[in-house]
Amino acid sequence: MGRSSYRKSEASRQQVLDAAVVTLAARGLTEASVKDIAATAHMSKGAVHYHFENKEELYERVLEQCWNVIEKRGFAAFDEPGSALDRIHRAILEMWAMRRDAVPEVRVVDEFYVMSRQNPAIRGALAEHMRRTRQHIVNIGFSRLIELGLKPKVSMHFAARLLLATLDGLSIHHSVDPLTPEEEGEVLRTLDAILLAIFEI
Amino acid sequence: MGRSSYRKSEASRQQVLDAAVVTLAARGLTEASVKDIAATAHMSKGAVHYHFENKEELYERVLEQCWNVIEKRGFAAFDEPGSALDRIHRAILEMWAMRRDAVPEVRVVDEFYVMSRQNPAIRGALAEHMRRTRQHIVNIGFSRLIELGLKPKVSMHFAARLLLATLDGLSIHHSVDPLTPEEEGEVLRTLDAILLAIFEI
Amino acid sequence: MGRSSYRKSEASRQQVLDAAVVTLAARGLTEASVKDIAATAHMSKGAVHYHFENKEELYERVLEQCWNVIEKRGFAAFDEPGSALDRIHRAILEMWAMRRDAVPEVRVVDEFYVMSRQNPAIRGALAEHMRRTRQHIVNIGFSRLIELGLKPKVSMHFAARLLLATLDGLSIHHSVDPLTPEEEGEVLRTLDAILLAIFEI
Amino acid sequence: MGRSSYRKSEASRQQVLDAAVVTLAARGLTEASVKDIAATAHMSKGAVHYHFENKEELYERVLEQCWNVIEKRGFAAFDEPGSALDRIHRAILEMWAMRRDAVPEVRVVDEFYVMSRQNPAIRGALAEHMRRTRQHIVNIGFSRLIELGLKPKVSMHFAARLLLATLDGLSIHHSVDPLTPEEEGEVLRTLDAILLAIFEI
DNA sequence: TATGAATGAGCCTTCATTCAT
DNA sequence: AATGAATGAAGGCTCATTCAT
Repeated sequence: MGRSSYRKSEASRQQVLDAAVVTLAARGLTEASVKDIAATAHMSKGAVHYHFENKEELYERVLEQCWNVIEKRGFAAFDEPGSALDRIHRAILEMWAMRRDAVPEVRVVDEFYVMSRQNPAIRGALAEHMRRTRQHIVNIGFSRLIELGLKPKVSMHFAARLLLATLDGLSIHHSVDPLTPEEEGEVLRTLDAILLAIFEI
Repeated sequence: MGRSSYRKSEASRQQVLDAAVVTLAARGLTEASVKDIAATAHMSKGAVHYHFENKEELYERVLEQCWNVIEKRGFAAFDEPGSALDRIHRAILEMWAMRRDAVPEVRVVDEFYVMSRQNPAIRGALAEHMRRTRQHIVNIGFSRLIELGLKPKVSMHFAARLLLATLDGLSIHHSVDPLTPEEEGEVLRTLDAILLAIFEI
Repeated sequence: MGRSSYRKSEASRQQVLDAAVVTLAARGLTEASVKDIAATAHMSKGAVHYHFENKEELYERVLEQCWNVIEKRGFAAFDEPGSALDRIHRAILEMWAMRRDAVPEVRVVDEFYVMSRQNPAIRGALAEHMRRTRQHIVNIGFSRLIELGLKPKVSMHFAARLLLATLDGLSIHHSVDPLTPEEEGEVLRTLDAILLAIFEI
Repeated sequence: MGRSSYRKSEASRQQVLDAAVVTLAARGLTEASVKDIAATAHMSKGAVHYHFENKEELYERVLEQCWNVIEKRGFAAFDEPGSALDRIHRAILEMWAMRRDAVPEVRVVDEFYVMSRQNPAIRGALAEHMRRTRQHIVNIGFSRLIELGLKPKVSMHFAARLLLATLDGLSIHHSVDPLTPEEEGEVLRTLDAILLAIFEI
């Protein structure tokens, strides 16, 4: 009983979280109400507040979940076998694909970037996530390039930031004024060129 | 008489607009209320609605104003005398400076990018502005590089998009997780390197 | 000058009054705003308040004007030559016609009936108008019937009230749930029958 | 539990409805605010919106309730034992009594008549109610008179309309310019005379 | 664990009215 | 005589949150 109700509660909580991601992506972070989220989760408003004390707390958990989903997909692509360059290439492709397709998690994180300006807790969490991801990219990605003899022109940490910022910038621009199919084809080629320009031979 | 009244009204309207930019930048697009804006403008709520029928209409005018301010500063930097490369370099520096310093207009436009997802009118206006600015950059900036014998590896239109997206991406990341002084020093060098990588010799 | 500007002012005032009748009839007494009325009169809101200190005062003048128009039409029909019965018949027809066609003045007065419950000044004015009109009907209409040898079963004052109340009741019901053409044909025949029933031979 | 909550809600909803009838009758349909109604119901404004999505929806429910109360009282009087003529007489008396005493429901319905001109939903509902009530009167009232050998001079449906219109007209006139006690005494006698004039022997 | 009832603060908007010109 | 700018109160409504059950 303790066990099963724990499980049930845990499942409900996740159900709310999943509904929140979908709803926040669809309606916008500030437009979506607790009621909307509850409706998507097929629950009552009260239930949402049972699982998350605050809208604030809900936001924080949603951010965490979204970031993890995005990061996981990126690193999963990297983890597939292949040469270092191939793997990096594949990871970038995956990171771009999520943004190009505007998966809910990306939409939500984009909104958090902006919301974070008014919300120190979100900003803190987001900054922490960003730092960690950049470090990850440096540690397990860029370091391979160096092992291959490439010499970065800029600090690797900044290179990671630039990569992510460019992806997010393209993501946001794409959501407002979509890339044409031709432009889409150019994205990856260009990102590769940029990477090579930064890690010059 | 009619004249001075008219002038007064025009000035008041601009006063509201300026107050709106400041307030929206400080409090956030969705958090700032008409009351806040009115207070910043030292006016009554009613006065704001006298000058702008809607919050919506106010938004559109604010967007217009912000975009114009930003664009004007960028092109003003380009218009100063110098070699083509110098002028482009200077324009990029200026575009970056506005973002690095988070001038109110940039903050507001960043928020509009996100709001535009829920707001077709804003999205339309924004997309139109973006297209026009890219075209401008191509026409009066990149075309000079071609005259100098440089050969773009990607379509110039996409190159312009990439430039702006990267700047906006850096802007947003910077607002969440500020660049270190060292990183700030690397921004321009890197943007130059990227430009050269795209317009290869 | 004094003369011509006086005339001008007088004309403007009447212009506002006419616009008010039309607008109040079309939009409803409580929905129509001063702005609406001013727009219909092709004037500024300020002008309306220049001519009428209050919305209240405007209402009172509008009521007066509407009542006069309606009363005048009724008595004009009565004043045409003919036998006493003919003239009464014609007056009733005219009173009904205005209501059936929902001329603006009737619509407005109908609304004043209801508004008067919350508004003593309007109620007083309206009651006074009603009394006077009933007395008029008795004096110049019903008295002829008595001269003809008809004997009223009820007080003539009440008979006048009943006539007007029935007309107004039909008017209001008609505005909600319109009479069919067949019913329209029955109205006058029935009103005649009622009159005869009251003034029995 | 669920049960008692549900019951509580149902009771609260009715409490709001009752408060609305009283408040709308006292303050007028367009003057009474949601706040007023909430105060009368000893509830918060939010509670009113919890039970009724709209002021509009509240209006519709109020109209329904008022009409039902009025209709029920009329037909209850008719349902008491007695001869057909007695029962009709009694019903008319009751219908008049409610109007003479200006019970809240009558006041509110009178206001709805006027509001319905600007409000299609209300007009539709009201027209439907009116038609049904007329039909009722014809079916269970007037048809008895015919069985007694009376021959109507006008269509029975129109006779029903005339009866109700006359009552409502008297009601409205009475609310503006009250009947004298003598006049009050004449109302029923006159209505009877009219009925006989219409259903002649 | 979960719900539904209820609250109260705050928001955008409308509008009659005032006033300088 | 007339206007346009500006005000401030009030209104309907939304929403996160609380709480008894």
